[in-house]
Amino acid sequence: MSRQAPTLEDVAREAGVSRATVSRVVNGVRNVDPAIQELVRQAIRRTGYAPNRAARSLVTRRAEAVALVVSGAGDTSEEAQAGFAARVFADPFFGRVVAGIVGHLRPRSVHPVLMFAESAAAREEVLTYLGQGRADGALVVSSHADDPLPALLAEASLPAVLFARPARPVPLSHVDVAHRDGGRLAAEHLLARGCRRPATVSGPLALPAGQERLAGFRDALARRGHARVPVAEGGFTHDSGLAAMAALLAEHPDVDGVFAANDLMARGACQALRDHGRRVPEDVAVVGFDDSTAAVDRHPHLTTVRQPVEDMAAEMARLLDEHIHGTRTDPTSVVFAPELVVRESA
Amino acid sequence: MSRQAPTLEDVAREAGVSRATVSRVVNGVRNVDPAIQELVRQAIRRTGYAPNRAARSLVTRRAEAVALVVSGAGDTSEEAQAGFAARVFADPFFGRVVAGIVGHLRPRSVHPVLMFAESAAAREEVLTYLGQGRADGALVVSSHADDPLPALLAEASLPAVLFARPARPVPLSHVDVAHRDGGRLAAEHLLARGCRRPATVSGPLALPAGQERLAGFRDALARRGHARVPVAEGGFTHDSGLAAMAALLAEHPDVDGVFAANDLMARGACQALRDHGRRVPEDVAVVGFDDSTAAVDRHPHLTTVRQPVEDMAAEMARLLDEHIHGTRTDPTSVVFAPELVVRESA
DNA sequence: CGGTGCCGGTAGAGCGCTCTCCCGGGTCCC
DNA sequence: GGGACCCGGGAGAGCGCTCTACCGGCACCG
Repeated sequence: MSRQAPTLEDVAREAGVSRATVSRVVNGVRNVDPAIQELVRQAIRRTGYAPNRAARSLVTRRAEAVALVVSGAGDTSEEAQAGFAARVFADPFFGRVVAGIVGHLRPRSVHPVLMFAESAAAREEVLTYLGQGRADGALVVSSHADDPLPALLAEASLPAVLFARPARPVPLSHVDVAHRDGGRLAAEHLLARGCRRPATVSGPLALPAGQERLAGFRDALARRGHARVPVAEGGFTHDSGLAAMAALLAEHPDVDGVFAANDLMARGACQALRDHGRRVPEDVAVVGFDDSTAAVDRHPHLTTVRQPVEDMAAEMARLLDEHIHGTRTDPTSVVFAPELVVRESA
Repeated sequence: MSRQAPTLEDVAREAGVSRATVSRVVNGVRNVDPAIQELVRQAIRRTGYAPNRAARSLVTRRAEAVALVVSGAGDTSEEAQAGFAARVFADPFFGRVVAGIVGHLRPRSVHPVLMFAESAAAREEVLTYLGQGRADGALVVSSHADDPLPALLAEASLPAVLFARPARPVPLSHVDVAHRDGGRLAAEHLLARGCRRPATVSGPLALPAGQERLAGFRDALARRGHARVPVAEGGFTHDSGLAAMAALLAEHPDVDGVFAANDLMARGACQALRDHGRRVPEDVAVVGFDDSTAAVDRHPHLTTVRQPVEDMAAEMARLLDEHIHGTRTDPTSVVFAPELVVRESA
């Protein structure tokens, strides 16, 4: 701002009332005479007054901002950082998370501060940021299993909510989807379609999401007489899905149905199948997981297990709100039900 | 924070010096006796002191934060907002922008606040946010031609830097790529490969980027004897590229080289070509623009005109810094050179 | 040996806001 | 009619920090 911004004092003088009264109408606390209220509003309009947030934060001890932390695992080097950001954003899943969070935050005029925590230094920064009171809490989306950030946050007793249950238990609230049910849904759909030789490209087994989607798939299949199911572990990326599918095909050329633990890998699997001369879904049916934009951005559109990501993200924001305002104190987990979306691939 | 955070006062008492001295060592101004300096540092460590940013901002009149505004055009309804966020993030291009910005901001421990400005109300919010001093300036990425936000920002004389030259001139700094040169690069490559019947899927002609990429392509071709080049206008999306390519093919079935004004449309074009029984690059060569992740996320990997997006984004952040600190006052435009990246598609 | 810097520190004002405390005046009820 | 009680408003104390004065002491110089 070039010229000095008007202060409460200026508005008060303009309206001929005290600073306190102006503050009251701005914040809508206590009863103020409607006539005076109107007077003040006009003065605000004339002066173009906007409350200084730093001053307000100083006394309310609240920033009205939350950190949206995208967290990695290791001690990525400084140079790799740019790549990290790009990679995260490349995941179509992340856009839905942001959409859900913003959807909840915006009506409360809270805005997310974007932070990356892929190295020890970056994690320290997040902690400091919150410690300084620049944000009231953190919404954390981890991309790896052994992310140390949640534990650090909990230890510092900073308000935080996680997307997905962490691999090691941490006393923090989180939202998640019922992965087992998702795996089961995929299994049942494949079977219902008449698949005789199902297999799966699992997620990283270090991640609860990886383990449980697999477990749900396996259990449902076992219950229907398929004791041993071929599994190839992937890393939730397109290429890992491609490689895993190729490996599966090498060992079990007669597979006729595949459950990939996310859409990106499902896409990779489709490509591997095509490369090996299999048609999807005629020869091999493919079911994905997530219902990300990757599911419908090319053909065949994926049959997939939908995570209600936007709803989950909004719930994260809601939980964080409660933790910040002290309405809720102990860690809570909210689990959403997955849903099968049938399209072309299975 | 549960318990009261330590203040400067506390540290001063602990170290046995005055508040001002502690402030000096924290901010590194003026000479402080090394012995005392060490004393203070220890006190800081013992107390776990972290300067309260609200208090600091109050006196320095600086937020040490910038708004990263993703701006749309129209008056999108509230419900469409979530879709807007998801759509923006789905564009692989955006991840690179964020990476570049964060790369510059982070070493200065400035963090971007994510804001969407796709409706009049949302634009108002951005203005208020900056007016309240919650952010020192704005980095604006517009997705549409007639985005009103830049003009509003300029009018309020708020520090802001744009990605890409706005359709209507606005007294704001911006970074851009030399679109014409990019179009020329594509034309020359196609010709060098032996294409005889080049065509193009242009971007929206309401956008400078759309116009100029087309102009560069056309001019270079004209100079080499191709007076009339078939053009189909697209909307920078996958589907619009597909449709435009189909239209092109219907009118000119003998095309043997296509320049698509971005990678997403190039991908769409590839699909249209495949649908019509053409092989890429054997029958038709395809050149994209951007070098986004879309260029290499499936085969054939796209030959494309690379925008140095990360560098451009970092430059935006640098320019904004200068505007905020008053080092630079008048609007500046920094134009980057595009570069041809040859891969499989042409 | 008294002035003149400068160096290293303290004192204290004030950034713009919220919020508690206080106070005058009207209402209500006994 | 007088005391209890609200209700609408003002005064003023801070929130934690920065930063401008200011000040004692010491080296240096004429």
